[in-house]
Amino acid sequence: MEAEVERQLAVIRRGAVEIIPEEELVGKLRRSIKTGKPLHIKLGLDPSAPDIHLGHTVPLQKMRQFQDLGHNVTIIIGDYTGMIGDPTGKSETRKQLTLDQVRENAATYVEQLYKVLDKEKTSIRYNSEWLAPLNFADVIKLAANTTVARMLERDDFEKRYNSQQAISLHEFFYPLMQGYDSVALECDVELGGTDQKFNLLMGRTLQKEYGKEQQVILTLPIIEGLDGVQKMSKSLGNYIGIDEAPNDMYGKTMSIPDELMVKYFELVTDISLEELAEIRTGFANGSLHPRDLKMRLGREIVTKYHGEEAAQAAEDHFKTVFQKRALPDDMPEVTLEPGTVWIVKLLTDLKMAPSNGEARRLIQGGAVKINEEKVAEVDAQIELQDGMVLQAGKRKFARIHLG
RNA sequence: GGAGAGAUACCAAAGUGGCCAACUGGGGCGGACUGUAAAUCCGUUGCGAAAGCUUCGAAGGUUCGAAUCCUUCUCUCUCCA
Repeated sequence: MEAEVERQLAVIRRGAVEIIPEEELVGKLRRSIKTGKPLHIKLGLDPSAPDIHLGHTVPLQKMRQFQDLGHNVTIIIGDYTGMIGDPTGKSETRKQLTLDQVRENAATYVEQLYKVLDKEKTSIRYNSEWLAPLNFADVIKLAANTTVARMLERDDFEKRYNSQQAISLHEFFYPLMQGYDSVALECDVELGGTDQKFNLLMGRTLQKEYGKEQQVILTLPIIEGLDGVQKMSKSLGNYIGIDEAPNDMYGKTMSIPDELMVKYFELVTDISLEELAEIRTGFANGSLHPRDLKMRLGREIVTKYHGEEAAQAAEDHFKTVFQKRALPDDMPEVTLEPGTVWIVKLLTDLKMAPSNGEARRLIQGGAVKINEEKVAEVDAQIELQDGMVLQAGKRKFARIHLG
């Protein structure tokens, strides 16, 4: 039995930043193995953004690992809390959404969840279910469990308070509401990013106050986005969405800084712990070429969401376009009337440049090519020919047909 | 309720009557290099074919001329109660 506990712990610890308290987790695992009763794992999601990206998959991957170990998982869609918006990491108060807006986002959200989770073993709950019925007295009682000073201990509240930025009173309720989710669901373990630590601990506190068994909390790193500095987020545009096309997914992966690779392998791919260890040492001592390693990462990620074939195709595309600097096999095809066109107009018409000014800059910067020949003159007149290939920068191509 | 500070391009932040389409940094986009869309270096970053046109919270006003001065308004922050 201890061997089984150890086996499970090894999986659970992968990538985890903190497990608080770990002894309690061990106790719960023992009990689970002994009674054959699976643990109940909870993850709360804020559906304020409708698309899931790799950053979100970090805790989802962990949920999946729990599922594979035979445990039950519940995803809580924070439809009610979503109306407030978790202030975490935000320098300013977030806009409040209506319940309808949140629900709408949630619908597309849930579909994407199953790209990572095992649908059969996942239950989905909405926290409006137990939060909406609370009356004012209930809310007061809930709020009485904590103090202003404790709230201000929370990292982002403290920062905002000290830097004289606004904190709306309702934002204090976010941790309380999320904590109350744990009371309502009676979970054994709750997952979250490190930025959720305060909220997760609030769950423990409230469970105790309400006479429930306390949950263990497990925090996971927040992954940095493509820039390697800021956390991956849609609003910063530094994300890889799990619904993105294979070529983009692969290419974006290749654009992350080298130092981020191991973290990505650990947190967003399914490679085994043994392989992970090899990669870690290989990268550290230079025996594995960073480029090859990153290509491997790209393949792993694309394979996970689009399958092996698509991953291979994406890699081939990348090699052709970025390593050999050749034209890709497939590119957008456009049909135009025969004639002579000003190059700048051609670029904007084909949406390869957003404005004439930008088109001009691209030409001046040497980014524009026709049939792989650089266009040097801003006022060049182009005589259109069937099969002509227009290129702007490294990523934008179009093949022109006459019609 | 009272007192004060502020609002500049994607973000941050200079500019306080003409030299400002607006310093600088970040980001973005390009180029070079590298068998990585890593790193590094360089260029570029309102629109318009052009003459020119529109930008500095909003609306008015002063002036030959305003992001810069005046008036009103909107919003944000701080302190006091």
